[in-house]
Amino acid sequence: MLTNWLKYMVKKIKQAPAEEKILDAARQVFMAKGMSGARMQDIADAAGINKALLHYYFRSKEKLFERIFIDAFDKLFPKLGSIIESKDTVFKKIELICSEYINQLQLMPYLPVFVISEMNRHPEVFLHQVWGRKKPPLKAFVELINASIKNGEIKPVNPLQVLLNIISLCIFPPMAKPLFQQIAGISKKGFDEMLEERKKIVPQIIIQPLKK
Amino acid sequence: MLTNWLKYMVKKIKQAPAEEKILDAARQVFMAKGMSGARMQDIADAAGINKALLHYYFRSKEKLFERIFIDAFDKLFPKLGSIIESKDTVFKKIELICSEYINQLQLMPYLPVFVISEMNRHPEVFLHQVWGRKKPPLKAFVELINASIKNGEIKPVNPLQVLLNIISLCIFPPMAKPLFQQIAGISKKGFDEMLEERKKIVPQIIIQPLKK
DNA sequence: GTCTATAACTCGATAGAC
DNA sequence: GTCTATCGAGTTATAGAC
Repeated sequence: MLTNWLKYMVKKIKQAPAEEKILDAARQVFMAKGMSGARMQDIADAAGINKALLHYYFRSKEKLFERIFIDAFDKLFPKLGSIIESKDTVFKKIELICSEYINQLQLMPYLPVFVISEMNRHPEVFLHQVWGRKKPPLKAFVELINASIKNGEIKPVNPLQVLLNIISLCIFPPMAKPLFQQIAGISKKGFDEMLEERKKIVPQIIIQPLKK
Repeated sequence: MLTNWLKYMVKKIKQAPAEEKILDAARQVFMAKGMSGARMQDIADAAGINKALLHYYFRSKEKLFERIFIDAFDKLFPKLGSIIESKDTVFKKIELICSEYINQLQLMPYLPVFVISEMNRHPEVFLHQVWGRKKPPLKAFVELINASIKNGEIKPVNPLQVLLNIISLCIFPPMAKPLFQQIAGISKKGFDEMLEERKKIVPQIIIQPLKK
């Protein structure tokens, strides 16, 4: 009996690194080229292993993609629980949410466009796998806004519009970096400075219309 | 001599519809599936013609894609000349720009994500074909803001940040429609109503911080 | 678990008849 | 200009040795 357990653990330990390497490689390749642009060979190369091994671990390209896509979808909405539950004012909370969000997205600028474009392209995957899973933590946000309206801290507004404004102002700029650089004729560095400046600008834009 | 001219015109007339049909079909298919996800067969089917004819008109998939991509890139920035050159106040102009932009994007919600994701994936195409072409009409916008600052109509601000805010608040919501519906748990109709409401909200958000 | 070799298939592109 | 038929490169997926 002990030997069986030992065999299992040895298997587990040897197994883990390959699986992790594959997931990291797949994430990178799928994000850069999308589902249909990515090649299993690219992923194998990036993981430093053989093509056949990908199928050993994940059976098919589609299964591997679904795994990566769902992980990405979940990552798109940062954990805001601690900010919302803190003792700060609504205004301070919104300020923290915005700058936290902008910071997160600087680390993964390709995530939003990957999720959105693949969502349009594979509604089946999306509906079957993502629908019905745990929802992102926006309920808490909506309740925060509604409570603040009730106790008179802020003007009456549609919480979903506020949320959509925050998301738009935080997510869009990093994903449009190459586009905006082109049309505005500015350098990468110039754009990064704009993003930095936005950590102050965005909260102001969001908060000002809420003040009485 | 007259016969040659006749032959030429007949050729032209017969040719035009097929070429147009192909371009319409290609636009539709490329936007939905991207360069690597689109199949020449899909495009041929959508155009109601044969696969070989695509190559007759556009030589290769890549050439056809470039044509569609460049057209799309140009369409992403609406002609704002007439609004900017009008006799309205800056505030009225911004209001018109926002609602005009939101209207345009409702008609082509897939355009932005198509342009952005393909731009990330094929920087070569982008640099060779789009770079160096006529720039979108944002120079006029920047000058409008700067002039309004100088003559004291609005507070001093970075015109590019104002532009980025407008673009973010107008472009992102329609392109994130499926995503936002999912996380907010609302219907298509509910989201469309939000978009309608935004034609008033967005200009307010942009204008308020500019007022003295 | 990991590899090599190869089967099975998809898709862009071309040849050639009309 | 438009079609049918087909080639050939490139890809996913599997069989089978180690």
